[in-house]
Amino acid sequence: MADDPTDRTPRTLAAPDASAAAAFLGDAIERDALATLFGRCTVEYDGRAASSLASGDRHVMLKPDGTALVHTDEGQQPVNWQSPGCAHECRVDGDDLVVESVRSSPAERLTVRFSAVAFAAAFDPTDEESLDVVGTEADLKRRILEEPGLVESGFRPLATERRTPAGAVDVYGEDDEGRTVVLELKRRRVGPDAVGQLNRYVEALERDLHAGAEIRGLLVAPSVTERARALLAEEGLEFVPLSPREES
Amino acid sequence: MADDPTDRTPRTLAAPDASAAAAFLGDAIERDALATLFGRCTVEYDGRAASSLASGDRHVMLKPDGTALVHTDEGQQPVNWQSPGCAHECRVDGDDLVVESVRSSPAERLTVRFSAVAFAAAFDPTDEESLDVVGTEADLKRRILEEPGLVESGFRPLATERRTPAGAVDVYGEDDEGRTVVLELKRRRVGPDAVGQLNRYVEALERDLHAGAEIRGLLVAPSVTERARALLAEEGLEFVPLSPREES
DNA sequence: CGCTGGATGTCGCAG
DNA sequence: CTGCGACGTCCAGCG
Repeated sequence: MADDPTDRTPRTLAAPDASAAAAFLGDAIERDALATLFGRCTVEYDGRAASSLASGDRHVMLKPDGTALVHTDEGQQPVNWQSPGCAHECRVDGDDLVVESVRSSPAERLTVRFSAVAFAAAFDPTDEESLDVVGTEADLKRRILEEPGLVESGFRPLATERRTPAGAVDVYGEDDEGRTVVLELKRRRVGPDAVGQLNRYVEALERDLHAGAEIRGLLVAPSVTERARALLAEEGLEFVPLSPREES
Repeated sequence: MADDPTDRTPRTLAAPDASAAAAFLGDAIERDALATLFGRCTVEYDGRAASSLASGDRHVMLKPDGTALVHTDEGQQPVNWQSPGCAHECRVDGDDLVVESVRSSPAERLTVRFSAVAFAAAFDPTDEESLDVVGTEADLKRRILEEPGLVESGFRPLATERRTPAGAVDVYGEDDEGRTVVLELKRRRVGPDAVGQLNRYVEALERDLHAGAEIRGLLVAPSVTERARALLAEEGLEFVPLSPREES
């Protein structure tokens, strides 16, 4: 049964010593399983930045794609981690289990040293399903292309992702008087950054098209902060309230 | 032993049916434990956006601070999640175990429905150590304040986080000819966004100080993208190569 | 690979 | 609470 490659029962180990934990984890890594460890450990990271975490109880997850995640009992984000593409290794050092996830380019190393492993588990997940999300910026774009009048009466979209020297414009079109219109779309309430982005596109197009061309810049989002609204006014840009989902 | 509040042994359960899993998980939530589940499940989310994930094997973590994380065998990010502050609940529905994490403001609901739980575990982590990171933007600022000549010979910092109508300037000072200098610091290679940010500060100060005041805007970062370099030149801003860590 | 911009970004801090 | 910007952001898409 243990040799059956299709065995999908999780393997577990309670309170192992370092060498038992290393054997278990080495096998899990070898088998491309999703491995988890819980116990008392220190964590060191060196790479794009550097960090050090003194001893405490944490949950460690090693994924077969090379991801490593170290979680405490608080926070949505891992306290330390390693990105996909790393190589996981483990070894015994004295009474400790040492788990390392290493990559080059950029050179990064995550070292977890367990003084005690309370529990270890390994799974073989099979998951081919993909996530289907609604309410994204892509949905907002779809809404606008299907019903351009939501932006303003007479608006006609001509292109999406139109290239400018400053980057790609979300939606490019004309108003009912034939003036060029540039839309910058955001799925949620926007701050000053989006105004800067829109302004860069408008200015790039003003330079790109023949001189004197009047170009309207419209920020399309559910709402806008006060600072962003002031910036819009300063730059002669406009705001159109519109949500990616219908209810708003 | 099970009643000992100082008991730090993880509690575990292999291949429970729905009601056993619900009892186990309900107890773990009640006890403010860090709970993990592995098994076959569907996931629904509705809140800021909405998403749906068909049946597959995933690892679910529920933290006592209200965080929920759903991980597949790939990727550093959870495929679905819920932020700290949620209330976790679980119940039996037919043969399924249903786990929900709910919050209001914003109204969000994550629903995980297990058709089979392969394994459940609950831990009582106590983690009082705090992480200490090196190589951040704060380190870059510290370097500059300790050794202003790194920016340019004769630079004198006068204030940090100086307020402007466009937001707070990272470092504010004077050059060796008495001209006002604004620094925008970035810990790593920068793109066009940072140039827009720096430009907003410079323009705000030009309006704020007496007319005709010449203000220099310096972007301080390890390096800069080509587009950003072009934008800098356009806006009459400057680039100073400097890294938050000494080796560069 | 590097650049660019989105994200249910998350997180921390100030008002 | 909102606003704002940093982040070892992560991530997909494109050249």
